[in-house]
Amino acid sequence: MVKGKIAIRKINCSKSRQVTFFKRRTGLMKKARELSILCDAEIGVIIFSCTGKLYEYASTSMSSVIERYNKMKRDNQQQSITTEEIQFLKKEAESLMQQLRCVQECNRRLMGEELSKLSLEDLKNLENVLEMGLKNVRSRKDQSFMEEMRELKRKVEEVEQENVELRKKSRVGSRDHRESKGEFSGESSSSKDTSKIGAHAILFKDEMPERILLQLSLQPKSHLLDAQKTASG
Amino acid sequence: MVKGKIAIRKINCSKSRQVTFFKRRTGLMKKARELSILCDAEIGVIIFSCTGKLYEYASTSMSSVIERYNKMKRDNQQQSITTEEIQFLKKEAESLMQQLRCVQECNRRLMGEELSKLSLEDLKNLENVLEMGLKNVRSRKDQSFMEEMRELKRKVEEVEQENVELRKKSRVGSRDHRESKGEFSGESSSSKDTSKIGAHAILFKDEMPERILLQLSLQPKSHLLDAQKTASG
DNA sequence: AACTATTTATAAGA
DNA sequence: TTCTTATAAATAGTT
Repeated sequence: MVKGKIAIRKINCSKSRQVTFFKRRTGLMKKARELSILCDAEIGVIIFSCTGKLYEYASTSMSSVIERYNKMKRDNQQQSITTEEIQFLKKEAESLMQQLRCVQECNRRLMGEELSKLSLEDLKNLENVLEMGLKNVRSRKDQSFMEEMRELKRKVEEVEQENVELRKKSRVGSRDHRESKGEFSGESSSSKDTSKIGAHAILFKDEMPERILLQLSLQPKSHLLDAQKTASG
Repeated sequence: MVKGKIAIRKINCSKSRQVTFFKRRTGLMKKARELSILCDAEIGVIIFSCTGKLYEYASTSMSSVIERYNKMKRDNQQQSITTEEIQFLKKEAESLMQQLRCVQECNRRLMGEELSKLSLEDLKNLENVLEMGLKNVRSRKDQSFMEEMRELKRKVEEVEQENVELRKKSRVGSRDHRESKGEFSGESSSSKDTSKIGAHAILFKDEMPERILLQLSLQPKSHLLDAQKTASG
């Protein structure tokens, strides 16, 4: 092969590869710069040498180029997220945490805890709120109780009526049938859902895990990965 | 200028700029490819034309190049975030939101709202919690009240003592001095701060509806402390 | 897109 | 790395 022409394949000689890398890299960067100027294009070039060293050129800034690239790619296929969105997510999480702490504090006060910082006026207002709440709860409880009573009475009547029918049909004269009244204790209409709702309704004052909330600071990458795995698995 | 040489500045003629863009872009990509092969380098080239169209070359894959680039940059300076971390943030935010909703539901129930879904059993438990809470609040209120009373009494004694001293010094015999006891109604230690603090600590029953408002309630802990200090001092 | 006169890039050697 | 030089490659202007 004549001087000045080479085949495009990996150069084996480490020394001349290094030299070629320098020359062509310089040339590539120059061409990129020229193109960006001549044609008003935004260009980014990233080069990792075979030894791992980084060389880069960007007509504007690399982060701008990459961001624009990601944005465009994501428009085509759902993928990749920009820095702004991350910041937004972080702020959102922080705000949520703040709100959570806040509501929790309120909850605790409503349960008669952590009252030491409240003034006399605050305590009076809190007392009022609790009295109102308690009134509502009792009212609702009575209502609920009455409903259940009504339901039970209806059932009793129903069963008694049934008994009457049975007695008529079998023509058996029994004097003990009144006992069935007190005996009744079957499933009430509400006893089924209590198990489900009770868990929510009661006020997990100890259930609220501080440690989960703290993870938000997100510094150690390995922690994040672990948490993710355990969370999803 | 002779044929074949141009100045490196933006080409004004749109037509020839377009042609040049095509030629040089092709050339740049070719050079990049050759360099990556000859010198075993990982290379990524991103080009946005002035019309916004994207052209790219990557010896491996662009995402690989960008990820490697970000990684290297981040090692140098704390920056940039990977996809995994974003997913984590999203999950975390979702979880927090869930928790917040849950705690808010509790809060409302503690204030005697949204009781319709609760069973009789739930209502009984809630009533107990509220009774306990109310008991604590009243207890604390009484205690707070007593403290304020004690403080007031102390002040009264102090002022009376002062009066005695003054009377001794001025050697004036007055028979009306007992009135000063009943007359006393100057600034009490609490009248000043309650107006200020009450706004924070009270439980936004109507303000509750959505999360944002909650931030108001508990932030100024320092205010509470400061107010108390200045009031008592 | 194809051609061509020139400039530019670069392989090899120092 | 940097310079030199011979040669290959790229490309501006034209067809």
